[in-house]
Amino acid sequence: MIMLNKLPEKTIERLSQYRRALLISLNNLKHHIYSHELAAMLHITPVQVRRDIMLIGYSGTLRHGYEIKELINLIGAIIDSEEGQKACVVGSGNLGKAIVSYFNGKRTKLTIVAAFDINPDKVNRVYAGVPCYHIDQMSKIIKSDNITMAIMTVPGSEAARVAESLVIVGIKGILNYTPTPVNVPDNVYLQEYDMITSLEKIAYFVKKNSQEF
Amino acid sequence: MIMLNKLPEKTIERLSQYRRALLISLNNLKHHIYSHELAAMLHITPVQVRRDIMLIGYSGTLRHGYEIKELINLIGAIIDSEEGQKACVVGSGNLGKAIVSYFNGKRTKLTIVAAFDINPDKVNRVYAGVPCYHIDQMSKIIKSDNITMAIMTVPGSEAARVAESLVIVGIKGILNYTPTPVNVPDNVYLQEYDMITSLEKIAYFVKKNSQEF
DNA sequence: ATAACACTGTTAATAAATTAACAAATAAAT
DNA sequence: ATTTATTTGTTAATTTATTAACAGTGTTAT
Ligand SMILES: NC(=O)c1ccc[n+]([C@@H]2O[C@H](COP(=O)([O-])OP(=O)(O)OC[C@H]3O[C@@H](n4cnc5c(N)ncnc54)[C@H](O)[C@@H]3O)[C@@H](O)[C@H]2O)c1
Ligand SMILES: NC(=O)c1ccc[n+]([C@@H]2O[C@H](COP(=O)([O-])OP(=O)(O)OC[C@H]3O[C@@H](n4cnc5c(N)ncnc54)[C@H](O)[C@@H]3O)[C@@H](O)[C@H]2O)c1
Repeated sequence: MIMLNKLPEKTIERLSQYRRALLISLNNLKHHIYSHELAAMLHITPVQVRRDIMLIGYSGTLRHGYEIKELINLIGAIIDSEEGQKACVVGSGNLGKAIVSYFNGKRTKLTIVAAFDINPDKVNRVYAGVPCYHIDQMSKIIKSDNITMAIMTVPGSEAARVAESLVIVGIKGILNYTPTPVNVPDNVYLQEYDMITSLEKIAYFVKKNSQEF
Repeated sequence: MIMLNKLPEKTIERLSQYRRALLISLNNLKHHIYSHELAAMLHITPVQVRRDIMLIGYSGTLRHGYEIKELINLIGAIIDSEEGQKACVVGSGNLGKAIVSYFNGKRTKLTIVAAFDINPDKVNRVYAGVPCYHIDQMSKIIKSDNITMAIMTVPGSEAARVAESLVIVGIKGILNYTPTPVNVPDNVYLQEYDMITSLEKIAYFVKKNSQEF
């Protein structure tokens, strides 16, 4: 393959979004798609799309655009791992359950295979096809099931503790939905997301737009 | 005030995160904070912090860093609106409820004041202090309550329709958690977030890191 | 056949974001 | 007193990301 080793981080992010858009188009029985169509779906420019697609070494056909299935497969070859990767959810509350039920079956190479909680009412139940175990079993199950990623949806007060044990067990990627930032070593990839930041950003631009008229 | 009109978009995002970190520190009874402490909490560099703070025209004191309360207030003056802004949630399912319960009382100037749904079982209930109305009342309530922002948590199949009516009613900012991209006019600020993209990005870097050793 | 059109692919230009570098200031240590 | 440590504020340099420009090429219309 080409030197896909250093794709820009933003391109990686968009590749996932392209695939999502492509899957939607495929569902609508389309076979080909133009850069400007993909661009419109992602609210970006067609040039950006073409440039990204150039970077991953794919070529569309003139006048017909890109072959959707081919492009989906190529994106998969780049962002998925051959063997697939498994994730778990820590904290089976409102958000944890929402995520599990959303994710279920959406992607082939990426699956949520376990949830963990301390509350006895949640433990040993299956929600949206995903079993919830007691947190005490976390280490065992993560190792035996070869889980590489974790989504944190525990209360903020538990975040640090949970992150620490995830690192110890050997988790390599963490998505922290808790409002409490955590620390992990360099070899663990961490992403933190806070809904309030998203909403505050929107609020800022709404205010700003309204002032401009 | 200074020319805060064209703060970089990324800075805006970080201002919200700084405030979150500052509130945590304030809770821990701290009064001052260094750029490197804020940086560590956000996993960025101290220079970045100082630069952002320079951009908003604030000055810390040498050897003591920044006065937490002052900085919180200044950030508020920039990203909040004086009168506050109101948001609603459309789709009172798993995710909608998680969001409402999370948000409740977290910020003073930004509040979720209503939820909407079509399911009669959800309508006319109050969840985490937020009443859920039938979608038919959306237009009326958004106008009467002066709601400016909406968080979309309906099924993907409903996204386009819902976004369209939100725009018609005069909503100025939309946060779309649906996996279906929507289109809005230029004067409406739109942000789309898909958890799968976050997780796929993590998966990519986990794979990449593992290959590097 | 030829012109007009509508695409892609790519290099070059520009803009945005981050980081480096360092002067200035002040507290603490000697 | 003087030196050493820290820490801020700011400009300049660098890196990263986006956009512009345009050549190349099949397709359709004339
Ligand atoms: N980032 C966002 O956008 C966003 C949105 C909503 C909620 N949240 C955050 O996500 C987290 C979960 O929110 P929620 O509404 O689902 O809360 P919740 O209280 O419904 O769920 C938390 C779950 O974690 C479990 N738990 C507590 N301590 C634990 C531990 N040490 N180990 C394992 N499980 C433990 C609880 O039993 C509970 O089931 C909170 O931190 C909340 O602030 C974030
Ligand atoms: N982006 C993410 O990170 C993420 C995570 C989880 C879920 N989701 C998405 O968020 C959405 C909600 O997920 P969920 O798990 O809460 O689903 P859900 O089915 O529990 O909730 C959807 C709610 O919307 C209501 N609804 C349906 N049509 C409506 C309409 N026209 N107007 C108003 N309300 C309507 C339903 O009655 C239901 O209460 C889905 O699109 C899901 O794919 C996104």
